[in-house]
Amino acid sequence: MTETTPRQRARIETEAQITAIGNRMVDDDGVDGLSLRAIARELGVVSSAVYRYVKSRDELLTILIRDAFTQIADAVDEALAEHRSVETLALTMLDWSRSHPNRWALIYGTPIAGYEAPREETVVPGTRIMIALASLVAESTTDTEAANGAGSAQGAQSSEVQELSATLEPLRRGLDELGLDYDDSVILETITIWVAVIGLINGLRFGQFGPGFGDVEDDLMSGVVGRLGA
Amino acid sequence: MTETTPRQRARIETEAQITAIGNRMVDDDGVDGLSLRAIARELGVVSSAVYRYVKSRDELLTILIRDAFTQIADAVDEALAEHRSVETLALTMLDWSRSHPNRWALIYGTPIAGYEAPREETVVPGTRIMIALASLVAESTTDTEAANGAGSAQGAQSSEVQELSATLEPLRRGLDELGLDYDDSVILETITIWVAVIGLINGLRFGQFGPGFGDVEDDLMSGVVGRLGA
DNA sequence: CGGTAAACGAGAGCGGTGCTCTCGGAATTC
DNA sequence: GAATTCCGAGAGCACCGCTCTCGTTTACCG
Repeated sequence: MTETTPRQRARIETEAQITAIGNRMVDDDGVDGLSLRAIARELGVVSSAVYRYVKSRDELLTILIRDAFTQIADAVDEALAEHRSVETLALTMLDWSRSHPNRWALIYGTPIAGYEAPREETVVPGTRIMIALASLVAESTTDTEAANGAGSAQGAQSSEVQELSATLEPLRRGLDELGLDYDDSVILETITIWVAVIGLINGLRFGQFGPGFGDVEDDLMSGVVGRLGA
Repeated sequence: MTETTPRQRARIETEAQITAIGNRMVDDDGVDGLSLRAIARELGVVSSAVYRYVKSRDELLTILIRDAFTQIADAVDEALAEHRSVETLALTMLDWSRSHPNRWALIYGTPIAGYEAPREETVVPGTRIMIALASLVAESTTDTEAANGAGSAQGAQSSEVQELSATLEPLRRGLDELGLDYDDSVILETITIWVAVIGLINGLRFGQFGPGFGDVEDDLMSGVVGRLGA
């Protein structure tokens, strides 16, 4: 059974080559540098032949996006297995963004114009890290529950969170589907840390803070995560 | 003196038309929808004629980017004149991003491939909001200095901030050039709020949290800003 | 074993892009 | 009035995604 004909093996090989070349092109020149014609040239084949393996540029994009999400989530999981902390998660993401800036932009930057990622293909790998963060936050708030209320000077936090309950509904629904059930305070905390981490990495990668960083990125990330009390 | 010939007036008019059409194209179809050929068609002119007014697509991009930075900074200034608070700043940015999602992506999203914004043209309008945020943070920390240390449970914040002094150097230099001099704690606080606000807006605009928000964006932003203690 | 069907590569072609160059006419300057 | 600058038209180059047809090779199946 499951014998592979030469043709099948060749097809798998070609598909792997196409995604590998595609990944390299994104790494080198960003998503705009991804060209099916150029891939064809590199394969030593006429341009139309590539369409035997990939329906369209968008389909290739979906493959590369799912790849990237999986890669960074794997990196985070591996690092967390070593040491479970929000800082580890943040620094691992930052490090991955440094090694693959264009792939980072592919998944966390501006969506590609005219392209809509098929949710069923990309949602699962795309949410792995955020789910890991939520569980980290849930753990730490259980540990030091008393320290939680100290952040707000007015002591109005609990009522604030209550007001937010309806606001957080969409996200809670998403977590529910995965069998996760967290407090509103945990969800809000998770979102806050998440957007700060992504925002900082984007700012660094996209050069919005000007030049001059580079060797102190990690310290800055640690500072921000520390300031967030995580 | 300063007489304007018909030709000069016509040129100014045409330049204004080009940037207006360009802005509309970005609004409609994102930066990838910006096409000099399409602008030429809309002007009822052959494509090469546009190059009499704009050296290249990149030059037009620079104009549009500076425009967008100026617009959003004006909106924030106006709102802050009404009510000075970090929340006002954040909600105004969020609101502007909602009205001009593609222009938002133009300035705070992935940098355009192969395009480098000339710093002398875009830095000044691009940093106005962050400077306003820094002054807001400075004001509020002077008001309630005691509440500042409560965020960290270990009480290690002051030494943490000291460690960061070198890390924050690049940003402090930027502020120095503008004649501003803030504490490290103020700078770190400013960065933290900044990246969280930008990160949240990007997440909402770029659809990274999935659908289902829309009418509760403002509440979510208020929640995050509140959680940050601002 | 031989016929049929599927997979595949080549090539031409369509419409789109940014950008360059040349040419002739019109407006401005001297 | 002449010289200079400005400006639109048009052709052309190299790229892109994508489609269609055509001949060949491979796989399957009675």
